[in-house]
Amino acid sequence: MNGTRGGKPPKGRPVIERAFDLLGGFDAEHRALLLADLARRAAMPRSSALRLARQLMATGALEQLADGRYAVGLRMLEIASLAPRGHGLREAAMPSMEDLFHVTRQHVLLAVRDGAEALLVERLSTHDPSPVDYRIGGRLPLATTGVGQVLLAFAPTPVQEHAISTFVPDGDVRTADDLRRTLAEVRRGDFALGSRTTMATAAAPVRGPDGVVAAVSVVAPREQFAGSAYVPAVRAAARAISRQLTGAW
Amino acid sequence: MNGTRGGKPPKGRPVIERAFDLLGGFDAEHRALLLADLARRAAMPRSSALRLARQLMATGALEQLADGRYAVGLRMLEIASLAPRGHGLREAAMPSMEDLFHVTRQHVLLAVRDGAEALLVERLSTHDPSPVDYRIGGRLPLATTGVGQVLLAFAPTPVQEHAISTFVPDGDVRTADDLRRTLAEVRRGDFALGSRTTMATAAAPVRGPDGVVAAVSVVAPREQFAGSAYVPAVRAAARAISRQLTGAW
DNA sequence: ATCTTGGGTACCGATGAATGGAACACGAGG
DNA sequence: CCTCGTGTTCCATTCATCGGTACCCAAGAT
Repeated sequence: MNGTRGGKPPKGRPVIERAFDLLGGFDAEHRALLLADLARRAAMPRSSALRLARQLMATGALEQLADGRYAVGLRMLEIASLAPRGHGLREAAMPSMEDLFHVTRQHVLLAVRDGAEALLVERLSTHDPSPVDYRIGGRLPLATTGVGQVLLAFAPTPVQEHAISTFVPDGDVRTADDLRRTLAEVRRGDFALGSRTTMATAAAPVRGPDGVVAAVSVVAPREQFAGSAYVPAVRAAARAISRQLTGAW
Repeated sequence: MNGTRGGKPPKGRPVIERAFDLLGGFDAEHRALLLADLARRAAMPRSSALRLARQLMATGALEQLADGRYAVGLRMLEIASLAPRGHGLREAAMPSMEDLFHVTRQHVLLAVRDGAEALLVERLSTHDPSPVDYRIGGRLPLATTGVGQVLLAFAPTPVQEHAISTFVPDGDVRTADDLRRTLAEVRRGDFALGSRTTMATAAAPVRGPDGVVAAVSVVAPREQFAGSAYVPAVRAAARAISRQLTGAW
């Protein structure tokens, strides 16, 4: 007796988390996945993945392409567009970012802090962009990017401590003391300047009613980078966005 | 006997759908909601809403503001940014949309079809925009907007039938025959022209490997609208985007 | 000071939705 | 013919889910 059918040792993970585990299987290089891949990446049985995937499709969070592969659905965009720190912020920022973009004709970034990382909310680039691998919705390190340093400099102390003790050296930030000094300078001057091997950046903080909520930056190839011109432009844009924010936040 | 504790008549709605019901409570005018509002809008008990909300927060899909209200979280943006028909399309389209925006200095829209509606994927506007209530992530009718008509003209027949039989008159589309004629013209000329009370628009189809996948348009106040200039510009932009798409889709 | 209203939260018994292993159909290679 | 890997259905078991009840608290109203 006992057919070995059925059984349930799901380790007690709530359904919702498992569903988002499934959605978390997608990344920039894998925007369309087979059901089997989805299951593998979320480390769950195929039958479970299928059931969840169908429910997610019913809500529109997941779509099925012509070839049967799955992809993130438009419902996700529809809901995400209402995130105050996402598109909400973006709406207020876009006009000023456009201006900054016109003037500099270089990459313009807008990022917010999410835990110990920065999340890219918007990016403007020209037709044939010098390759930045920064993607909207992608994550950036706090310690070694312009926007990241701005966000970090005005973050709560524990966040700073954590970042200082765990960062990986890159560009002109080589030691923990480098980083500490950099953050102090950012706070003093209200902007960040930095460079890596081929690219350089200038960033400035965007403030809401309760302090720094985001950071804008210009990123350009090192040899085209005009710091003395970009810094005031970026700071002006950041202030313009901040002004928008205090109105409609 | 029996304490009336417990019980479970959830009418059989899967957890995932209920979770998205909760998220669906947000809209453009309500980007931050109390738990009680969330529960009311999703028509579920407060205790259930609390449980679901906590799980959604654990995944980052939901955030809690300083005042305790709930809002859509960054995780949603992170995942949504991987939607092929959302940000995926957007990435390919942005440079050309920028160009179109520079030339016309009017609203530039990018939309895809989702069922019987159009969904706005991107919108560029100037600082002090003439008021269009179109929002990124928002939905537009197919029958009475420029992008909508383009998407509809190349949609499967059943979709067209449905739209023709249920549309609500607006602007220069007054009868079902108006609409039928308009769609035929769109197919013939490969663009749409339309006007409402105060605004006018020119739209053109964006094609992927398997036909029309999106539509671009310029929207301007009627008195500023230069159709003869906008139509070629919009069509050129649409073709440029289409070219991008066949490469990296 | 007392009542009322409406938030948020904790508790917990009952139960049905969720679960995943087994088994099947299909197509592509080998 | 036999793998291999895919998507899919089925279903016995069971644990996560459910929501009523109850509680605390702050803000108004009485």
